[in-house]
Amino acid sequence: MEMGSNLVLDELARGRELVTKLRADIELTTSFSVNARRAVVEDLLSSLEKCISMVTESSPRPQLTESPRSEGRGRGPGVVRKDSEMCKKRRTQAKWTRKVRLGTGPGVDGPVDDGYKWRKYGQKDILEAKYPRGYFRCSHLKTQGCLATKQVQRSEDNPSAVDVTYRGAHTCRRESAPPQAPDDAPPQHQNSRDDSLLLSFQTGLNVKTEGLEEEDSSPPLSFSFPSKPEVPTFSPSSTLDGCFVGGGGGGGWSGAFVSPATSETTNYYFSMSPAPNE
DNA sequence: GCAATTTGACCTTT
DNA sequence: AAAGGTCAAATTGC
Repeated sequence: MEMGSNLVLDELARGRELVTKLRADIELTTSFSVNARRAVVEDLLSSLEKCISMVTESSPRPQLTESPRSEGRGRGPGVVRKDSEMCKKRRTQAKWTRKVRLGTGPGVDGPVDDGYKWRKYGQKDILEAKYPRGYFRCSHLKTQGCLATKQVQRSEDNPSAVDVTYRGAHTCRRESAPPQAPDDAPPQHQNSRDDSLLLSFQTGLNVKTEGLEEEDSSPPLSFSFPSKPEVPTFSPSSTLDGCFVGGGGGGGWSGAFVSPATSETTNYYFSMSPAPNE
């Protein structure tokens, strides 16, 4: 963590600047358009991702390209492979758990497409949970090497709610643009008060850092920004979608986004363990 | 016929 | 050792 520390600091400073910008916008309530806010958020996220990449570039995850594993695995005879260098440390990855509550109305069965394309690669029955957990990965893993993954699990209490846990950063370009081009939202609302209620679902985000190093000493920087989920596109697939970017490796920093919105509160907490520096 | 999902085995982490 | 996560053949849908 010495070589690119200057660059990291530079990126962090940039991120801070963006956050300041965003805060100013929130104070003034309606100074920026939704568009501009999104742009700032995107910039901020990419900046943070850059930092994460810089910090973790020394320990990339060797995998997900062309694993030279011994051909047959799922069905073939027991070919055991002790490749401990592969998924050595999953613990150093940040995790976001987002509770997506689907509305109770009819027709809200559709997925919440956030602009990323996901491919399901597994499903597992979880002990405590009543419903199985689905494992998804960005469809651009092969084409763009995007390492983002997520897992979706239905809440046992609320059949209409699902927990979506994101892992890894999206390095792909958003391309599954809905036909209405949500990035250019029409200036329809004058009160930025409850525009999120137009959507028939509520999103609450709730991430806790697992006890990676049991050392969350420094209070994370906190700021707020409007909870503005993307315009849901009622695509016909049965996949539940949602997406936020995440970081890859041992960063050693943590943060929190706290949004005291009116009707729903969206809290973002993320953290990373310090680089083990093995 | 191709691409995405399903599903059970294999592997990692706790 | 058990639970969780991933891989890939088989299956299904487009």
